[in-house]
Amino acid sequence: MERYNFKIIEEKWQKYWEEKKIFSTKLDKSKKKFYCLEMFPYPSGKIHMGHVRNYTIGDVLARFKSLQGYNVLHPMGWDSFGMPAENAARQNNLDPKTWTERNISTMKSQLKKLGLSIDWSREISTCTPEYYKHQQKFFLELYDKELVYRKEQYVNWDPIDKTVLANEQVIDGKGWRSGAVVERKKLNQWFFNIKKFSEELLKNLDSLKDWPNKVKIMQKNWIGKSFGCEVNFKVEGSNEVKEIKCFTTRPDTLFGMSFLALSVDHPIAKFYENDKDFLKFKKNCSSTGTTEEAIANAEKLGFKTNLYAINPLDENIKVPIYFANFVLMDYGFGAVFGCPGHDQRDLDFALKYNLKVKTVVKPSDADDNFKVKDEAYTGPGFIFNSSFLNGLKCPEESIIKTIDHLEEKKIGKKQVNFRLKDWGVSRQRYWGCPIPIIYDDKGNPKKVPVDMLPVVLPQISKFDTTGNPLDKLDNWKNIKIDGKNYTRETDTLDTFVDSSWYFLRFCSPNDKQYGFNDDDIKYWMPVDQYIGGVEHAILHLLYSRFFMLALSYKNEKFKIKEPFNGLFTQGMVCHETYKSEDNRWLSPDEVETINGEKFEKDNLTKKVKIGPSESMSKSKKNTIDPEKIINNFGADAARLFILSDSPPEKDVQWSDEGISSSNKFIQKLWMLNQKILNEILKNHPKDSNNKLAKYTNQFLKKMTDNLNSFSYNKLIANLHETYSFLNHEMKNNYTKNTIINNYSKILVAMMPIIPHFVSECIEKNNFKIDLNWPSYDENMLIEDNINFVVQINGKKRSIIEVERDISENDLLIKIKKDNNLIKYLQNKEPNKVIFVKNKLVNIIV
RNA sequence: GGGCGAAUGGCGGAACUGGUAGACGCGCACGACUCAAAAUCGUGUUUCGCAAGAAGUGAGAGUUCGAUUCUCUCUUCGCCCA
Repeated sequence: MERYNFKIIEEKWQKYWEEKKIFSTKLDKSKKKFYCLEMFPYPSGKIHMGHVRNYTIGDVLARFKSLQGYNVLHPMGWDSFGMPAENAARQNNLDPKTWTERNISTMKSQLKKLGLSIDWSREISTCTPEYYKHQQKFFLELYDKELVYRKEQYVNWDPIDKTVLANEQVIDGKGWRSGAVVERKKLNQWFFNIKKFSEELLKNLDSLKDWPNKVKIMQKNWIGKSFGCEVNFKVEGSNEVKEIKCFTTRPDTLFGMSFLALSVDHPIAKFYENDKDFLKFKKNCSSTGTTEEAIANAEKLGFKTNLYAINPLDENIKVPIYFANFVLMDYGFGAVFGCPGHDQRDLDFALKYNLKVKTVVKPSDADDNFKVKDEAYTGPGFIFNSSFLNGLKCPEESIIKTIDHLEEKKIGKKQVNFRLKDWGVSRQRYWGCPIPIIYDDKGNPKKVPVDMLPVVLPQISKFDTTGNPLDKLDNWKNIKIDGKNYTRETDTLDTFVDSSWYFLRFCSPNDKQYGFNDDDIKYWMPVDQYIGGVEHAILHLLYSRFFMLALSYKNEKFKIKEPFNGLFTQGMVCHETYKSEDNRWLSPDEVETINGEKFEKDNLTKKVKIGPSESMSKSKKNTIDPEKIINNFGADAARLFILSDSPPEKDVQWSDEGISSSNKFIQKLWMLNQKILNEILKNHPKDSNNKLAKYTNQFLKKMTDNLNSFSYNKLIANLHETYSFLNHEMKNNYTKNTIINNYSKILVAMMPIIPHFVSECIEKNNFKIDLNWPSYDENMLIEDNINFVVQINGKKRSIIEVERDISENDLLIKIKKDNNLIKYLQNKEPNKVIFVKNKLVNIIV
């Protein structure tokens, strides 16, 4: 018998799908829509197994929905701006555009080989002017709505490369490429006012029913709503400064206050600008990174001023005011009061500068002698040592009571604070969307006139290692409008802006006037199912949500508040790691297995050390090239394997045995198909039983349920079971009609998973097939006979086959006659019988 | 330090609202075919025990006729935030 030749067959069907435009989508309002979207890739060079997993999961869903009769939108594009292109340009003297386009063409052909049901006619790429010109328009719209502004902000500055670094590019306080000690530098940058929507972004999370809880919690924590109050402190020791405002979530610990700490950027700092020691301290603070983590881990340092703050609850308490390196200007008011007893950071500071530590909260089981020593007490309990607050339950009563008091005395007021900061979108880089802003000779920003859009990124022939190349392109930078001289903004937009609206563009990929067309997005949006890695749980997903709110702000026509109705986050693809005896990483290709032991392929006397299975990464060399897999085993086998074993939301272990067994399974299905065709030819006159129809019905229910619940690993188990059922069951005789009716449904149900194979079978078998998702009959799922579990004293003793809906009495009579059970019941009277209909009986004796 | 989640054979993992623990796959063992091997097919495979049987879902308790599932305490691991 002829073997299944996946190479020829897969290529044949991919060509057929492309030529007949099977997957190109039309706006057809008579049909129910389904927008299935996977996170679009960065064109880094070649696809990796993570992509294979992500896009296979999406493709299974898209094909399933399409069989169910939905009008499916399943597009693909490229998140093609970003640093790697620029780095490649610097290293290889290659234009980022050329590099990116080359990668896109490679990856596109690789994705096509996977047999994905993608509408390639909607392909977009964010680095093309056709895409980013619309983004520049959005930027100006937001500018008009005052959702964009410019301000000075600290950045991580690499003094050697003369460039701004993202937090993840700072390793141990040094630039990842230059190794220079990173400085904090203030730069004028553009911001999106995401903070304005904090409350809405938080509240709307509740409406996202089909998002993983985990992601919602992460976003909630990121937005970080906290209740507290602002407190006004009177200041002594200065003529200019009378009062300082602080934000606190723990006003109830005010009586434990022993100092007040200010950010070095606090307005009061201007009175110390002539103080050399202060300037030195300030400079020292800027050598710490800008991340919250860096600040938290740094040693707590302070600069003592000659000022004192008066405790608003007791005028007799006067505490020193410090500048401190752990207070940031963009949280609250850049000033906090220190209560060492109940905040570890404050305690570290107090112990260092010999400040008083007063305990004002005690645990419920402690007495008034409770005293904080070198560990702050942050738990619940009762307030003491605090005058009129004494005895209040903390934190339930104490915080509210204190705020009420402060409001009454007009020295503070209740306040809600968010951790979420405005989104800084300026990047001092070349390969990104130009910001459509120009500056007049006084440095005032102005919008680029709409008729001059897009601001096209100029071609650059040479990249040197330092700074932003756009900054040095005087021809491009300096322009004249109506006889006046202007200079262009040379920063480009964060690539997260590109990905904050690409799903809108997919609805109208060819609209020349605007980023999207109202009719199109009205039909297609929101995305019904979004699929991608959990690493984007916060930034990308939050920014996209923000972008929808920003577009709908002051715009009656735009009604989409949430872009993604359903979200699914898939796990990573892992592989064992290998090391040589001298601790070099080895790739799976460099390792050979002999009798269960692993050796170096080049030198079979050298043993290989096997490390734990970890997420595939180039640095650990534990990657598997998807293209090789597709060439050796076929796309259907790759799809089958990447879905089997692990649930899609969890990590999956790649293994050679696994992929080759998937390949073998497809061969077995092919043989089975032959066997079934032979049975059809035999033309049996009568069915010998009705098992085939019953099984098919059960199978379809399982497939439908497992597809709906993303239990894709169980789908594969279903296929294996079905194979062995059919393989055995073909020994019984069935009529041609019975076989065709049932088997054709099974084939269609396998289509989303192994589409090439199923298409080939359908063509070859040449019997009429209904290409709609097969329905199943609920009534047929009901069996006449039940395997009834009999427990004695809670232990399973037997399973007896009985007729459906048997009564308790009839069952007990049967049990008493059952040879296997008699010995457990002899001479014993049941105390109690628990009877679960059609399932189980438990007899207590 | 805080939040969230997980822990089931040699391995990846099943088990619907508490009701047959270990589906399915990998691996392994035995058998068939073969001069032989590979491939393929068949059978078996939680542990202890010849067996009857007993134990068993990270550890310990609790609720229940009955707990992988619910509650509490602990251990370990993962992710996110600090």
